Amino acid sequence: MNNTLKMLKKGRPKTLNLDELVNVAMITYWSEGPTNVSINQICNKAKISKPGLYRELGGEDGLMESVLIAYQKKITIPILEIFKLDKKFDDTLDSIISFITDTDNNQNKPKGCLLAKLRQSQNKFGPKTQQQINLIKKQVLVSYKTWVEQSKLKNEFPSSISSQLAANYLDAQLNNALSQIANGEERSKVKEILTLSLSVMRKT
Amino acid sequence: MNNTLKMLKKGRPKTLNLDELVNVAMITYWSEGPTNVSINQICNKAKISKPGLYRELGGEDGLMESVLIAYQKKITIPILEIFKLDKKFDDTLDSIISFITDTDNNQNKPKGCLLAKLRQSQNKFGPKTQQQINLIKKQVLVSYKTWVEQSKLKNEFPSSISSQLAANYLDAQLNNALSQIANGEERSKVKEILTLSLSVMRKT
DNA sequence: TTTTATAAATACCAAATAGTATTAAATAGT
DNA sequence: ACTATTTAATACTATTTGGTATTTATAAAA
Repeated sequence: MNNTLKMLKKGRPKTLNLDELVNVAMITYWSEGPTNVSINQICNKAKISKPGLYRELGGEDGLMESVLIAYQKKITIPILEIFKLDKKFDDTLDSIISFITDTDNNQNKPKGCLLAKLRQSQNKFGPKTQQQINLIKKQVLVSYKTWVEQSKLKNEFPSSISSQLAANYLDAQLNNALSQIANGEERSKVKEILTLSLSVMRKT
Repeated sequence: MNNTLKMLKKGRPKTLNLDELVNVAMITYWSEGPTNVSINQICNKAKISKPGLYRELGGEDGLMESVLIAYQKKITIPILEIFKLDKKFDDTLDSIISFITDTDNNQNKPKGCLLAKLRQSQNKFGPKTQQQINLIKKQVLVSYKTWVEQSKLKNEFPSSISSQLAANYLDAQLNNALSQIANGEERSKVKEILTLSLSVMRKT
């Protein structure tokens, strides 16, 4: 199928693995910080030629967009699943606090959150990248909002806070915690702060 | 005095105005973002030669350190004065919220906070710069802490929160608000979030 | 075998960067 | 007038950047 299709094509066979390239870029942006990595460096790490990258993705903006889409699939969406588990609101809050601030044994994943890092300097990137950031941001906010709304129905969330504000607030606080960790703050300190800030959402 | 001393010196008279150079650098870092400005650009803007900058300050690290010291004198310390005014705790809180999130008519000052921007990418800078950032950070935290402690004595602050945590919390929330504004978030939204987060410190 | 289509890789470009060697200018003392 | 001293400014280095023209390789089709 895929093979036969490829065999039918004329020209020199493609050897560049796009998924692999995007994955290398993701990991590099993630660990080094997206503003500290050049296209040249990524090409070297991925062992491809620069014109190859430009042919496939058009340049830095296209690459970052692809990285964000990959990140969304691999990281963001799975995390948002936490909010669909029908645990009690307060317990889910505890889970997410731990998830963000506890030392993860997953040594293969870089510290912090690529999305948070990208949002810290959103205006530095190309249009496609910025748009993709906004898209994921919106998606995240919607998840937060529906979670809050469901919790209100279950009477587990204070009705005094509007769902939209609650979603914005969650986004700001979680994002801030991730940035603090990425900037080298002590996890215990970050956890204290995050716990205190999210306490305004608890009824007890 | 200063003049006579200068007259006694041999060599070619110095024309480079160090204060002016540092001021140009401060404004440029502030408005463009400290990671988006090169030494070349600053030299052009300040209309000095690059070797002059290297002679006076040793390079980027020394320049940034000087900029931070100037920023501390001109901006940070005056702001910390707000906390020394013996208004009621809640009123001071309102003042600082407004100060950060209200549109300032001071058109001459760039948006956001240079210190917050520097803290966002602290690890990218040289050792002197990083040290100076930490120094100012410490100074700010001490101010917050003593303010909280005084408020506790006046029974205007909940004793359930330790003064150290309160200081860290204030720092995190104010800093986060400043970063959000610098990243282009709506001021009204930021104000809502900041108000909610700081409400945990109010007794009423 | 030759042509044609496609991809890869080398080699290049102009611009910008941090940093420095060198030269030129301007002063005071001799 | 001459020398020593200090600062300024030009001109340079080597490196890196994003981006591309050009060449080379590899396949199917004629």
